[in-house]
Amino acid sequence: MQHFAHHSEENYLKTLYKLEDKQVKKVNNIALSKALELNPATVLEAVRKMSEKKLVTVLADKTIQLTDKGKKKALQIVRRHRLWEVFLVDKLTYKWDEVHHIAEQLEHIEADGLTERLEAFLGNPTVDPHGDPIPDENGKLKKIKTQPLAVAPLNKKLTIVALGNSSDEFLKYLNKIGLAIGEVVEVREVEDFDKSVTVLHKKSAITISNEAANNLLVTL
Amino acid sequence: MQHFAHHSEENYLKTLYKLEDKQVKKVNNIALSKALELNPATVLEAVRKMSEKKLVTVLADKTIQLTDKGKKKALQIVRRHRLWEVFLVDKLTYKWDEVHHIAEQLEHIEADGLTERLEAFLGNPTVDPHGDPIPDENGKLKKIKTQPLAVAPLNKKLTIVALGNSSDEFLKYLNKIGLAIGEVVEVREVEDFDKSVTVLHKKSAITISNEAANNLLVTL
DNA sequence: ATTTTTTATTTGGTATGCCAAATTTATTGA
DNA sequence: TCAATAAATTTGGCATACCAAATAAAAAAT
Repeated sequence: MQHFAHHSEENYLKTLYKLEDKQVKKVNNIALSKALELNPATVLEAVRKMSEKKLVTVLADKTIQLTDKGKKKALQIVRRHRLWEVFLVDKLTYKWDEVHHIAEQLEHIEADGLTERLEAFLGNPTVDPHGDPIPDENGKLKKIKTQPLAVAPLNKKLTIVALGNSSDEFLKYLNKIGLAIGEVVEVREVEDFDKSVTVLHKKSAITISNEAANNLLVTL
Repeated sequence: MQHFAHHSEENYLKTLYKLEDKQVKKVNNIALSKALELNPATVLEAVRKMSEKKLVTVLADKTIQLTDKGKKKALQIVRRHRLWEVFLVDKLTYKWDEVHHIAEQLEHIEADGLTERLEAFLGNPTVDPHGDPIPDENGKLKKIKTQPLAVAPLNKKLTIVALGNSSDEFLKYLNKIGLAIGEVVEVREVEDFDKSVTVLHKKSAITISNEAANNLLVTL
């Protein structure tokens, strides 16, 4: 019995969803392979199988696209992932930058009603600890309106509500400089030269690069 | 990358532990295969590999035995399993008979400090919802306090954990009526007249004498 | 002491999910 | 246009974890 066959497929779908969501560009085999850190041959084969199952479509230009069915499945996994992250942070006192890889395992657990019970137990949270919205049981996402800190108005209180990038490196960096989802900052200056941003946070000034500021999404 | 390679081994160890614990008889390849519902060839191969890793020993008479190392690993899995069961019942309001197969998946999640945090979050429970003790982080099991079935509370699930009398006659009698260590019963009635006890066991009622009930030690 | 039955073991095979290396097929830049 | 580069695809392989069926060995029963 191969209990865990679905893990792999779920990872493909989830990654595909994330890439499409970021809409950096068309998602092709190479892009997906890189995102999954797998060999292109492996990914090609998997895409073929998912295509047979009508989870993805391969367009004429080789772009790999989730079908509605695939997207729905992907959103269910995203939903589980984010709910488990809330659990780990709120209930097990993990720090928000420690939970990703644990949630990657928990998201694949299958059980009747588990997700719904977990959600209720957590008090029906709408966002995960990184500020990303939690899809509902039908896979619907409430879009949160945000703007990158890099283009936010000066001298206005802004709450960090989400991240444009949840890489380990970025999370660790934020931790180091004391920023996190929920923190309130105020833009004081944007340097003409390199567009680095100086913000006031808890009465002290912090200067961050434009790249960092672009990945801090704040309230509109 | 084969993230889940350990699942299988963990299942072998856990099952082996359970069989040894029940001490029904010597655990051989057939017994283990049956318990795991796997083909003997599959199990034989797995046992060979675990033997190479010094997790099990195969005795001259083909009995498969956990080494100390193997037992410690097995107890860690049992520990995780039971803690997750507590979580599912206490926090997610599952019923005690619904949680086993969910815990079977959760028990394989690997993460630094997860088990300890979960334990603390649950309030350091000492038994799972089936009344089975939860091993501590070193794999030590606390002896369970027991009570004779004759004086146990009504309508509560009780696991038979020990016998007050191990005479051949008593064992044979238990065998005949289908009771054994590990079996779960629920006291329905204690007859005023002769203190005989009627218990529910696997959906059917059994009436046993007071003397028998006094020799069946159940979870407190 | 044989036969029967049970258990252990071997052999050959399957499916999944992965990879490296070779090849074909675009794409693109000069 | 045409060589260089990049992407897609094919091929052959590997490891894990399983199985069925054949055979060997051991145990039990007659």
